[in-house]
Amino acid sequence: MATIGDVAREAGVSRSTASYALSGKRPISEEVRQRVLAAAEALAYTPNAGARALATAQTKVLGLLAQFHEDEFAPAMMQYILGVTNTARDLGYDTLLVTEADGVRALRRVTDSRMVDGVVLMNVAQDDARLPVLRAAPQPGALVGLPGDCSGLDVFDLDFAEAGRVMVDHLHRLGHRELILISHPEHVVERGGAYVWRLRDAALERARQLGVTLHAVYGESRQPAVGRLLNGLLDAYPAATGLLINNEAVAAALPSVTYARGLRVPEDLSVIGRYSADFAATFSLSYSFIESAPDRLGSMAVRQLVRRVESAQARAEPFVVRFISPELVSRESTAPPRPHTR
Amino acid sequence: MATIGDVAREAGVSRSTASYALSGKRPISEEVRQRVLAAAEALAYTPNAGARALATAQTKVLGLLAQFHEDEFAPAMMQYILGVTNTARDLGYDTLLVTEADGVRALRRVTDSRMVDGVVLMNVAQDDARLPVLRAAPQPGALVGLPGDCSGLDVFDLDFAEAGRVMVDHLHRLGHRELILISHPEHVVERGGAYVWRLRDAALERARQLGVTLHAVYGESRQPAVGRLLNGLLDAYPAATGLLINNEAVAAALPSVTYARGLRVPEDLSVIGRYSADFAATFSLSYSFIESAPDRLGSMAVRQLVRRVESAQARAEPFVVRFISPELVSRESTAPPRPHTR
DNA sequence: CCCGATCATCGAACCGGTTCGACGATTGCG
DNA sequence: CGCAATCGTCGAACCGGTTCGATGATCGGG
Repeated sequence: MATIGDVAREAGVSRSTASYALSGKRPISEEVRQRVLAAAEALAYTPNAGARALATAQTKVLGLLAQFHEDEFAPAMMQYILGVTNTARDLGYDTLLVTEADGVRALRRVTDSRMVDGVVLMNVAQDDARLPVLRAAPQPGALVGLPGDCSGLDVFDLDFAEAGRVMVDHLHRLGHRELILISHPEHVVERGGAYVWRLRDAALERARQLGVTLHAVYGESRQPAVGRLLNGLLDAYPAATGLLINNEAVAAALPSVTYARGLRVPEDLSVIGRYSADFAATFSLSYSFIESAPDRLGSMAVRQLVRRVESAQARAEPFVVRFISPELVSRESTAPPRPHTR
Repeated sequence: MATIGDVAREAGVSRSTASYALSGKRPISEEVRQRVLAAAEALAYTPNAGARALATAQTKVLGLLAQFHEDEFAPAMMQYILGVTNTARDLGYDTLLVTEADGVRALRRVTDSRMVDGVVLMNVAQDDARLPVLRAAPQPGALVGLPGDCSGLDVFDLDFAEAGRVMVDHLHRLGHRELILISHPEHVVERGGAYVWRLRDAALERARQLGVTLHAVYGESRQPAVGRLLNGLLDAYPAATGLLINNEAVAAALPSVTYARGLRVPEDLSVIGRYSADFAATFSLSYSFIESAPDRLGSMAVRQLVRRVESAQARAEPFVVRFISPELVSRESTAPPRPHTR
């Protein structure tokens, strides 16, 4: 493999001149520049990433730390990852995907060894053990997901609280007065999944203000428990006319349940979900839903991260916590409730 | 950040001694070794990855090149990726995930710049433009997916041909004499997705031998086209009693179609799919299926790749093409056909 | 008691880039 | 015509590791 020394020799100049000719960081005569470029081309020269990293203290690689929990819905994760890798590449960075179970150790490894210029953390929990490590790291970091303490890091997330309010408002406006909200399983909350209660608490509060009855329950993440749960709820609350779903697995399972019970949406039951458009397409879901925009969140996190990586000035700016506003995508799965109950 | 020079000074030894004490590549007195280890611990020393890569010509990073096509089923991809990243980490490697649309350019970049010690290629097409580049690269490479020309690379894939035969055999043995096989969309074949016709041609051949009528058709990848297709086929071939599905999107959509038509599986229609167990769980599919074992394939590819990376002897071994035998997971979605047609 | 083998450690070179300061050759001006 | 400013190029140092050959100390054997 050709080194810059080979290029320099081929062009008949010193190594430093070759370097300057290629980088343009100092004026080089047009003639010499052309000779160097031709030599580099002829030898198919590509700079050695390790050597460059050593010299410049920049790797042009970002770390992406994702955690995969048994009870989480893997298909949703792919969207986040693609948002990150594609945006990173557009900005000139490659992505080191780390899925190690021990996130703290993994984070330490990639930051301490200077493998990456910055880190994106996914699946951030309320009290995430990785956060203190990331704050202490020399590289900047960005989070997808809202933790309890946002200090020292840029944070990006969907505004789950507002999402909960939008859902309740929408069905209240149509005339519904008794709703069911199905969240993630309880152990997701115990693990620190704050998005569960952020949406839930805001929805309960808004329902209270509006005088709407809201049955908020924890969900399941796997079949056949999901189906049992749905049937149980529809039996238990026969007067409920609307269903709010903050749980991908439940949303995916709902069509077969309504089919089996002979329920029609929205005539017998209004439904609003919270997931991504891509998820809806994959599972052929035709419910109105609040777009959770995973690719956009991943992309935003990377953009901010790269800004901080590349500019000392940006690094000095105050940290941001940016919420994406929930956007309700209408698929006509909601309608005024029928005068009599289901 | 502490360097090995800092550790050496703290321990009162030379840099080389510190290096040997930490690596154990030369005998070092127990007393000095302890001093160096203590110093490294005290300073929280972690070797700089770039410097080490430069010195050793090893990065301890593998490249994972994946391509995401609009018409492909993203959820399935996640399994492959996890198989690769988790196995790589177990073996001491991190994974650079590259999803760039221009796979050839991406591959060139990561290999020429020596960012990675080896490369796993996913979504390999019949005549994949990345293959000549990978063969010419100094790093070893492993493929997930069977191309037309396997020379110079290790290849891992499901035995799709055998899968097709197993499907036909199984239903023939139960007494079925007219079947429908739904493959991927035609443009997947045009793009070089050989697994489509590998399964299809073998199934047709076996059906011919057994005197079974097999209607082999291309599928769709999105709703509502998938639903239309299924209904159209069931109308067009009323005498067909079995359905073979080599297409994730079609498998995921089938339950709602059979529901709507009032068809019962397996009483009215026998079904066999080809997907992963994880996919079945995610989509709550209860059909018998041929396990495509994406995580196992990713894992196998990485193991072989790392063997070649780490041992000159392994590098000299002949290249392998390894097929996973299709395993039929029974979920009781097949039964003898009813005496009269559907 | 001296010599050679063994052992632990050190210094220097190297991996392949980047960057700083210096230097010689032009050029422009008085 | 001589001197200063400008321009282009070069050599050397540096980034932070690893590794080779050399060196001095310790040991055992004759």
